[in-house]
Amino acid sequence: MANPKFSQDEVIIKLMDVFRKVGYDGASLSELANATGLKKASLYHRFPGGKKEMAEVVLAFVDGWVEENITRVLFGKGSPETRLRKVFTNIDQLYTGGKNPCVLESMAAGSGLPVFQQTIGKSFADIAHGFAHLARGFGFTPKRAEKMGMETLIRIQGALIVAQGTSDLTVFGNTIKDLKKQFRSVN
Amino acid sequence: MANPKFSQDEVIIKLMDVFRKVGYDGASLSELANATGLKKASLYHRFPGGKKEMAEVVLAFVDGWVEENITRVLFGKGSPETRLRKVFTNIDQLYTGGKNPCVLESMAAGSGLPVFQQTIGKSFADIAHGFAHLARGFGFTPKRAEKMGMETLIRIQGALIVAQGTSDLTVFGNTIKDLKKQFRSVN
DNA sequence: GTCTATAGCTAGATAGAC
DNA sequence: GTCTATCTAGCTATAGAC
Repeated sequence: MANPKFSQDEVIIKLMDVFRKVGYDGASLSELANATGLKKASLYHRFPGGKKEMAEVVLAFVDGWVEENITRVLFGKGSPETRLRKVFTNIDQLYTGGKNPCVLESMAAGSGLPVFQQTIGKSFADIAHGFAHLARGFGFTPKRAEKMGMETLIRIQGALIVAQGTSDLTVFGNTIKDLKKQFRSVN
Repeated sequence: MANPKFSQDEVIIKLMDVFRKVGYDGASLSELANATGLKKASLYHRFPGGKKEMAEVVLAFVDGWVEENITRVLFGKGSPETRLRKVFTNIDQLYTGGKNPCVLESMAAGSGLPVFQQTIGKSFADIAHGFAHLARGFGFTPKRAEKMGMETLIRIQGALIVAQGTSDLTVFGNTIKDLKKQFRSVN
């Protein structure tokens, strides 16, 4: 426990930044070491399971982030409009307006360790359920609301992919705007 | 030119299947060799540029597929309804109902060679423009049609991501159904 | 055009000093 | 907890026979 150079959260966030940029297979230990400012052996001290464990910890961290900044907000107090704004602000920060890919997506591919898929699936489901709850708050029928929750998740993920693929960031911003409008358009 | 074991297209398709499953970084030459039924040296004979060239050729092949099975159909003869059906049938075959990830997406990440991004961006743009044209055919205003083209691309890509991430294939089928309905819902 | 064999390197991972 | 040094396995890529 003697005097760590960086807090565990600092390290995890650096790892996350690498994984989300180059994916699981694309991330080499040298690059991960470089990014964190620690040497390879030090990374192994913190994550005895090696790269696989680093990925798991990162995904767990992301799941926690989703829990706190998306799910809890969507199910929390405040008017639907307030929660809507807050959540989309958080999402926009997470993806920096479409510049950053989604870690969950980046790590889903590759030497697809099934362990990853489980955590990723849970985070995705949480997001969809959260938005479904929000839609109900706005007055949509339960059935329609559930559809909107899933559709919101799909469009966010799709917008990130297309924004990256076409190098056109406005795609992401426009999608967010549309989604907001849709929640407010209960009839 | 002496008696190749497999046609170039056969080889390319096998390569594509690997890349789309594990991504560019995740695809090792051994795996690519295995999948094609050729030895590593033979792959280098066909693709002197190595893995990078294989990826480029695969992406070019995919772009050709998009050109033929999406763009040409969407801009072709026949009623909008006919073209709509045909194109979504083709797309469903390409992704086998959501089971297969999109090669373009799988290869966008990783040691992101910028060359890839260009081809990927072109294919994406072609798809969006094609669907925009279809929407105009259905009677949507040019402005609304352009939005629908982009949104269709986004929702297809997003649905693939979410279907994979949650291991729930119905997500993809439902999205396709919704998209069809939306094109037909001109008011 | 395809193969066997191998070069040269970097990957992920460990040992042990401080 | 972090480091330097090192191991082995696998990687991409090449040489040269058939």
